[in-house]
Amino acid sequence: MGNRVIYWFRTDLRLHDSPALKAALDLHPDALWPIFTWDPHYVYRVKGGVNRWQYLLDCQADLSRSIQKLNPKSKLFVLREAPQTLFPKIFKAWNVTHLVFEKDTDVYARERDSAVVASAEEAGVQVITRYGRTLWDSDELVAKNGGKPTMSITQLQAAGRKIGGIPRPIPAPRHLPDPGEMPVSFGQDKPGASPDINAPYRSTPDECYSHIAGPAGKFAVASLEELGFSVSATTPHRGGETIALERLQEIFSDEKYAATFQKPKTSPAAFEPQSTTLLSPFLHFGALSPRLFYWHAQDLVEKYGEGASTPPESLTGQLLFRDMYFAAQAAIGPSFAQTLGNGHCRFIPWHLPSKVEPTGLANNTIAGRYHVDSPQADRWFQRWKAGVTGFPFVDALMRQLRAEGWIHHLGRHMVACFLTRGGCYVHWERGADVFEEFLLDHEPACNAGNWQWLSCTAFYSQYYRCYSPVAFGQKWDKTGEFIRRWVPELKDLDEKFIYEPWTANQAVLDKAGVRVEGDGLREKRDGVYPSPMFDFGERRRACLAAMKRAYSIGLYGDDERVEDGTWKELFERAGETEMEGLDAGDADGEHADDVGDHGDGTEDGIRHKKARNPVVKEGPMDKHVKKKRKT
DNA sequence: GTCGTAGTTGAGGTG
DNA sequence: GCACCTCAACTACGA
Repeated sequence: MGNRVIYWFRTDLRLHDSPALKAALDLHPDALWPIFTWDPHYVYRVKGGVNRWQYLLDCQADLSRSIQKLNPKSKLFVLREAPQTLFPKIFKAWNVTHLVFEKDTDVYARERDSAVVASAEEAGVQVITRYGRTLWDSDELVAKNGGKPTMSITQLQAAGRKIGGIPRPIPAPRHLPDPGEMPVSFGQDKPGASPDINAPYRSTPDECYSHIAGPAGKFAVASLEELGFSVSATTPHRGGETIALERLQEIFSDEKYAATFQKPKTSPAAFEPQSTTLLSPFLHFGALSPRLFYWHAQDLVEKYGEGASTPPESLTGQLLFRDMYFAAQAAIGPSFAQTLGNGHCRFIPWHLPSKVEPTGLANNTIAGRYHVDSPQADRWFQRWKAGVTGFPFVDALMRQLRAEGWIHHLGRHMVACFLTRGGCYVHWERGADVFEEFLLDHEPACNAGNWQWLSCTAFYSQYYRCYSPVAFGQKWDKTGEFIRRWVPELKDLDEKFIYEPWTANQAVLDKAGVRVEGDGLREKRDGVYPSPMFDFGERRRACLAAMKRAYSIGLYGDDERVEDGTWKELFERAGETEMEGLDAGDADGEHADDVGDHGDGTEDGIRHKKARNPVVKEGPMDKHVKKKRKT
């Protein structure tokens, strides 16, 4: 009997440059089943709106068409069951000899894959895996970095050099073997749907698991309706390898743009077209191979010669950062996505900390569940999430994020700094939850890593560099075109006031047909834009001082004082007033439902002056012991 | 161990 | 319009 191979597609929804698919074909299979399994973890536990699900289904449908072009008898066969329970049954029923898939170092993926590998061994099925999700194998990078997480781009590059060259892309296969028979003569194990953190998006019960081969019995790609989504996606960005490769060609046809690309010099306010490549969602779903992208960029840079940009700012540099976060996550494990237990993440007593409870998940937290230690901070958080902070540049970005599932990297910096160390002093894990929900390109490692970077809890520490919601936007877009696009209430406002509408006088506002009042959370009214939720200069000073104290105290997430709660005494002794748990009435909350009600006017007594000379008052710091950083 | 310097992407000013 | 400086000051890395 020849080889009968299951190729298990996961986050590698492509045919071009797939080392794992090549390994499967190298077995010269008699039968090859290209399959995708519905994973209840991703359906119920990972936050994701209709935009991201549409993108995933796009990628699957496109891949299925591409497979069919190579062999009309084949396609992407979608099986609606959790892989852990499904595989033992199909190994036997289909008489499988090999299981091949692309390795994945995400926290849940590791857990799932080790269960699948164990069941394969038990069934006598040989498992073959290859790495193609990053430039280098993340575990190998960690090994070459002395077993430690890669916490800087220098470390990543050094570890990469030790491994050696980045593999050249592998061409797409020219033909695929026929699939074998696919009897489903076994029962279906249906997963428990609770907790379903995507429930708010579903208006009808999801039918995802009602039939193992789908409603028509044809193993078809699911529809949004099957997932219970009745609302339509709002994003213009569509998934699939075909579009990804077209986009790649387009980007590299402009040689000057691609060869001289410098990320910090691209504008977060550019739209139609955006200033960056928009390839990140394709990378996330594996519709585009990072190595294919890398070698397009690298070959061009060498050809271009003088004037080409270099890492970390260049296009290849962007891919290096991605590898850095993947390898950091590979080394740190489940606690990489949080502060608690993470020895490389500073402890800062942010507002709205995550609830830690036995959840059955590796890290004992569920995205989105948090303590409301401060009702005011929760209102700020809700206004940030809804794009009604009263700071037009922040609101424009948050509204673009919600509608399109993508914003520019520097825009992410702006809103992340604003929510955490440069405004609200809300926990970065809250912001990461929101990005997980809205971003098409949400990558667990990169999301956690970037939030730690921006909140100055890991990777980056220059907390005194703070983004201004006024000045930062103006640097890129003097006249506020980006704001006018996303905050139509302000579209006719004079450019002198577009970043600070609260400073405009009545005549100016009347002329623009807008009133500045309220908190924006309640019923939307035409021609009304919310008042700013605080005095930014004042908040900036308070946050900076609090960051300084927290740095001086120097706790990390794995400190026993963080776990047992005695950290509080340290901060109280330091005179900290900006911290978790100081407000009375620790009302526990989970959702946006319990938004506050606080008058029509300004929330906290807005003063309309610009902050200058933000002097940080020095506290009595000397008596606090500084903890040595972990090695 | 000490010191100098670099670090993807701040703000605000000057020339 | 752009390059450069200062502000006040973080960590990591290599010599």
